[in-house]
Amino acid sequence: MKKTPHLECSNCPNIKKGNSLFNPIENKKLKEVSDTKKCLFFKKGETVFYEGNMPTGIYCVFSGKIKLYRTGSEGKNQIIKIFQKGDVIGYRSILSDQRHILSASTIEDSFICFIPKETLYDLIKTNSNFSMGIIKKISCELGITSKIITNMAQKSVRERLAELLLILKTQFGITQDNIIRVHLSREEIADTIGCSTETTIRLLSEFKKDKTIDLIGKKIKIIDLNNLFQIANISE
Amino acid sequence: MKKTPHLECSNCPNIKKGNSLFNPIENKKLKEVSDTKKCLFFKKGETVFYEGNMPTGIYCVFSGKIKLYRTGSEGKNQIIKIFQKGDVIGYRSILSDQRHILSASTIEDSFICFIPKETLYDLIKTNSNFSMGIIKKISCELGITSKIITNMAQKSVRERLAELLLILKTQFGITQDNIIRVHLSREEIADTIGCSTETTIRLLSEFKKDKTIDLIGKKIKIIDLNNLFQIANISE
DNA sequence: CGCGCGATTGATTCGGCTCAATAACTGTGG
DNA sequence: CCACAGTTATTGAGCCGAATCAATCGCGCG
Repeated sequence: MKKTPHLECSNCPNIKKGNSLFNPIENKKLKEVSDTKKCLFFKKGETVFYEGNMPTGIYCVFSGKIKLYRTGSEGKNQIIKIFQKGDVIGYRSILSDQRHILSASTIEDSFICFIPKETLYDLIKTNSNFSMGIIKKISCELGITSKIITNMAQKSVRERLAELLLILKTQFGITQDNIIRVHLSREEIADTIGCSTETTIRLLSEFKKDKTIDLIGKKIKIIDLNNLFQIANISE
Repeated sequence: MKKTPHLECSNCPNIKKGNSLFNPIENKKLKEVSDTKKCLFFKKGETVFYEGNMPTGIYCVFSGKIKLYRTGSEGKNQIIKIFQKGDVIGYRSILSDQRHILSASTIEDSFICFIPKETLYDLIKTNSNFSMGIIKKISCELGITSKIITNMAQKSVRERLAELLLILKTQFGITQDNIIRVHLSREEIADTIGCSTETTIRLLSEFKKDKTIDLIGKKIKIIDLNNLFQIANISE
């Protein structure tokens, strides 16, 4: 991790996008926020914050990808969520006034802005649209985690893997030739769906043999989307 | 479900307790809230709201116990949380502006007050302590669910069962003779830790044989708390 | 060009599920 | 207050999904 040249929030393309938490903040205020933040660069594999530490602020992803995970008692990681440009990380711990329950590490080289918690509190107090946005964001997250719990408890690894591929497609998009725009290691996939690396490999090979997907190194190409939906066996 | 005589919020012992979401609301406002609510009685086993329905308000538990759960594709339920007196249910869906993702059913006869969503919005807008309380509450919940996901993915059923008994002890307390103050069916226990009813029964019998717990019908008596901690193998 | 980690494949084991049969309990109506 | 019906709990047998352990492969990097 090292400091990098300043990125001005009021010019940030990620914030303009509309689905950013910072979207309701007017430009003048955004400049103030910008003055309090630090711009950082993390190489692939570096850790942004550790489980157990006290949070001091939130992280806003300018570019790159970051995994949020929890290390179990046997040293195995459980990935809870993967973030990309425009996403904000670490607000949960601040807002609940607790230590970090999860760690965050980059899975790609990433530029990330650190915004101190005082700035966050200020925004919440002075901008009710912003605080409603936060409430809505956390509420949605909570809904998602409830679904994950059910999936973990009731679905087979096969189903969970198929569903993960669909989720990754939605979250990160695909190239013209249907390659999912995020490259996870087999272990990271295993850590996300909660199984062993070997099982992940075996199932991916199976999907490939069935011509549902194709594997080009870490790249995953979706060939038969319908089949993937079938396998995933999604309820709603 | 049927209507019951009105319970005045400003006299509610659950709110006075201090850890209620409604604690920051001053008495005058509380009387207003009280005027907008409906007091309801649900017999054991009745459903308070269904997954997929649009939420119209929140539910505040006066007495009784309610399970919040999600029905998987095979018809098996996953219990996410159990509520008791003083707890508020259903705010997540309202705040995220989504349909209910989970259903709620009583596991005991329960008196529950229904507060329309307009009242909730009004409280959030006019009382920043209340809205900060909500943010904190949801953030804590989100932390808890992250832990549950990790447990589901990494721990054995045996460990999860032991941990559940410890959680129930903390949440509902125990009598003088160490009986946990909540009586779940074997199926409900299974639905909480995510396993089959038979496995739950087998493990409970094992714990009983080992003199870790005793079983008196649905009542569970904790004999060897330390052993339970050992089995649960809790990380932190 | 060789080293080392991530990926792959095979063999074996085992936790937990399903199916099935029986026992104990709960509530309900006569 | 008791008998019956319908749950809920218990126990056993057998099976299977997924983990573990072990060995090899191969790509990416210095």
